[in-house]
Amino acid sequence: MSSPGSGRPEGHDTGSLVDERQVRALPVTARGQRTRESLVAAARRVFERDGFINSRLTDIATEAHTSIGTFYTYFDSKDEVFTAVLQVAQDDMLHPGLPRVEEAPENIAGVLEASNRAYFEAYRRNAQLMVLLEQVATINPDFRRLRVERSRLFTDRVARWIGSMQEAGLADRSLDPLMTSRALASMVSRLAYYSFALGEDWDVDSMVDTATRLWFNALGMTLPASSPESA
Amino acid sequence: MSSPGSGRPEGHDTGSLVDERQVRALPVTARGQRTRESLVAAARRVFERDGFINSRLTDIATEAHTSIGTFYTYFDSKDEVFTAVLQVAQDDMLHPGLPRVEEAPENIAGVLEASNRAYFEAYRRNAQLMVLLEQVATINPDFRRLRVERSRLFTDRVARWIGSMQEAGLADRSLDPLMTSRALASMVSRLAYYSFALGEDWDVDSMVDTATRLWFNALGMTLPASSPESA
Amino acid sequence: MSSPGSGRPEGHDTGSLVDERQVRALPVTARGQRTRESLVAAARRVFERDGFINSRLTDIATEAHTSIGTFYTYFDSKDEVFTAVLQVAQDDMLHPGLPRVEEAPENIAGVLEASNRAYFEAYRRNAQLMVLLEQVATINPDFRRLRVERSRLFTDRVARWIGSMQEAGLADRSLDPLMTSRALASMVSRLAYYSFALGEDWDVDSMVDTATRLWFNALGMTLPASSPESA
Amino acid sequence: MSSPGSGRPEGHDTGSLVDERQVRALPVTARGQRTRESLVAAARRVFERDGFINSRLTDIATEAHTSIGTFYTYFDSKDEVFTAVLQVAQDDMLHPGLPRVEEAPENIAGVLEASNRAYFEAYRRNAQLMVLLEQVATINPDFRRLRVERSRLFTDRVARWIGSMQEAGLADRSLDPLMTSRALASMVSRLAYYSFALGEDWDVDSMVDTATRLWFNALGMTLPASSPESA
DNA sequence: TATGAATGAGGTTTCATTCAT
DNA sequence: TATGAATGAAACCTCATTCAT
Repeated sequence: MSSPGSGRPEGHDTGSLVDERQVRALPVTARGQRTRESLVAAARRVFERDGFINSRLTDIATEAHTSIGTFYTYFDSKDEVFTAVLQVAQDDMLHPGLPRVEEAPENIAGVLEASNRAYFEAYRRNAQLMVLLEQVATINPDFRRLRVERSRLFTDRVARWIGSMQEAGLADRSLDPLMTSRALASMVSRLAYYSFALGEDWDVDSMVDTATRLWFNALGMTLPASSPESA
Repeated sequence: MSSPGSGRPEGHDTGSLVDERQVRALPVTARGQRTRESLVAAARRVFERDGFINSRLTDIATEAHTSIGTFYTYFDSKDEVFTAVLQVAQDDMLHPGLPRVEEAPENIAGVLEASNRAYFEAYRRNAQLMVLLEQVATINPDFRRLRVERSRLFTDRVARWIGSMQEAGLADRSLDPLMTSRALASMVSRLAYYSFALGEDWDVDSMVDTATRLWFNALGMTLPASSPESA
Repeated sequence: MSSPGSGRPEGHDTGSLVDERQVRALPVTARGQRTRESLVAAARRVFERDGFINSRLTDIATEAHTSIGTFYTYFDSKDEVFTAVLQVAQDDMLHPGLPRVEEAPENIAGVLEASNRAYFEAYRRNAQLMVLLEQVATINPDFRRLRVERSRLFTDRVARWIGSMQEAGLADRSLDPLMTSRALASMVSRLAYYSFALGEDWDVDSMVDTATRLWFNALGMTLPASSPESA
Repeated sequence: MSSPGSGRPEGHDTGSLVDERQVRALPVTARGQRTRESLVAAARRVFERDGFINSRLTDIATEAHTSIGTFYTYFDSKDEVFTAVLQVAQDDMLHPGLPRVEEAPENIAGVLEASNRAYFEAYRRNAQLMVLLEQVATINPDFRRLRVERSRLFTDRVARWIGSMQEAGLADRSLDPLMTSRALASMVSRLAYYSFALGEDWDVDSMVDTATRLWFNALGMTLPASSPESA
């Protein structure tokens, strides 16, 4: 049995994860690698500053202290650098190698909370990128598809976990595991979007606490007595 | 005390509601009004077909069987027609004059369910527009702000309702009403977005049922015995 | 023999005077005349505010509280209203029905001074219009021609006056009367342009005094002793 | 002490001189410099042919055998090329490194005459440009300001010279030096404008002679016996 | 690999003028 | 006479992409 916590950081509805396949061969020389890296870093800065739509390739080249010609040595298009930017960020979104738990019931609360916290923190670090991804997904069907697929992978896994909790008599059996999984994942990711991406900037402890309680209540579990807190 | 049901259809996190202020004086003649209306309708079709970004004003004018000059007689920019399009859609999103309940506890489930259903149905009818709004909100700070404000209005109202339920001993008192309100609203709107806007096209009955159960469970209420259902 | 004073107010190099021929028949009804007048007045205000180039016919119509359709009832084009505006201003530029003198030598200084003062004052009242005329003359050959012709009429007259002064032994005979006339007229009109039209806003008394002395000195006349003054 | 002759060609009321600051970085490659130069030359031809207002950027690009995109590589706007055109012309207007005189009184006439002649000749060569400048100054406040400032620099210098001539007892002490300076500068520049820019095309010798005599007479100096002049 | 000049399709915007009412 | 909606030619401007060096 896997906890939801184990999976969430790998995607959690965000679709921020990118296809592993390299868009093109990486440069061979060390110099080339450096140039490519500085282009990706510059692209991220420019995207976050101006948005994907309003960004210009020349700005990216300038920001990377290279020429536009050099840009085309490494990337074929804006979409391609954007993919590269996401690939880098992906490492951070995944980074917290979270506990794959087979947890005793009384520990689940703690694991869920840790997982939610890790997710919110990662989201916070990459909030501007998430806005970008949101933007690009509304424009480009490829990115939209990517995101839906990632989301499905995650919710399927959570659904299986919910199913097994139900079987074990630990969760409300009247719930549809898949739809419930989608709903709860939506809840957390959207909360993060409003707080970090749209700048609502709510108290993270309160977000973590509320999210964790709601998962528990919603699934028909019970949380040990705790101190209420608010934003 | 207002129930969530009474408020949700008026906004529910969508931010689809537009400022009431007219963007500019409406045309005086009947002919002018007809032209303006056909431009708004054409704009909606073009936006939904091509997206806001990829749409061209000339296409809108052509679709409305007018000249581009006529477009500028009524609107100053793409943003302005888009606002007009939202204003029209808003009527539909608000339309279901839902029961303002002071409900007996045993009826709350029914009211919540009706409210959720109405919301999902309205969302379905305007799904493409919601994608558009999502897109525009990532590009234009004004629309982003509009949306955040609308969302706040709605979640504040729900928070007050949750608070009063807690006081009446009908809801889990350990929950932060405001954060809980945000989380639950996020859940429903995001579910609708994935299903209708991103084309996941899930079973609406299942969505309504799951959403309603989760609100109940999450808030620590109890639902009368019911038949399980799935997607 | 005519004094320069007598002619200057009729034009003095400005070319502000417009062809007397009506551009089209004036409206017959009293109502029509009123509408036309308010259009001309509105046009002047708009031209002075926005310049000829940057003005829009719709603004003129709006300013006159009529419609653009009505504008075309009275005028065929922007040029045509502009002509009408000049015709009205012309009355003011001419207005000071100055003394046609056959002056005793000792009075010429006074007449010249009065004439210069009248010219500067009229120019001041119509300064914004003079900027406009300058602008239009650089764009439209018709207005340019008009202005050159007017200028010639004036300088010819002054040249004849200079010639007769030379014959009478009252002016430097080594001067070419025509070129001198052009030079002196240029001097006064340009001085006015800088002060009033370009906003240098010099002291008018000083301008009058200097202009009068320079005409006198330049023509080889002598002025009775006077108190020096400055800006 | 500088003579008016020494300064006039540097400005003389024309305001044709442009700010030295480069409008933007010049192109780095030789090819780029060539392209920029041909654009400036083409712009001048088009401006002189069609006027500033009626000129089109596409015409300038075509005339320079480049694309409109290339135009925007070097200039941001019509105003900016116009500035560049003026900068080039400025070299010609300034070019005659005129005698900086500390002249014996009997030589002043000759210096003044040479100065006037140089000014008229330069004006003649750039006459069409002066029309343009006149036009642009009536439209664009920046150019208007530039021109007023240039004019002030020049007239201030002349005023100081007049003042020192008065102190030396060589000029009419009843004249206000500054206003006199403005008047005389106006006279010469306007004469040139009518003759060369508006196409009156008067005899240059006569213009030079008249201008020189009038300066002399006006300032209360005396000219040695002279040869009769022509029309 | 790196450079940056050159390109031009494609969009937006303006406004004098027409014309049906 | 008065109205104001409709028109569309004509200009402006952007920027991803190509390519010679």
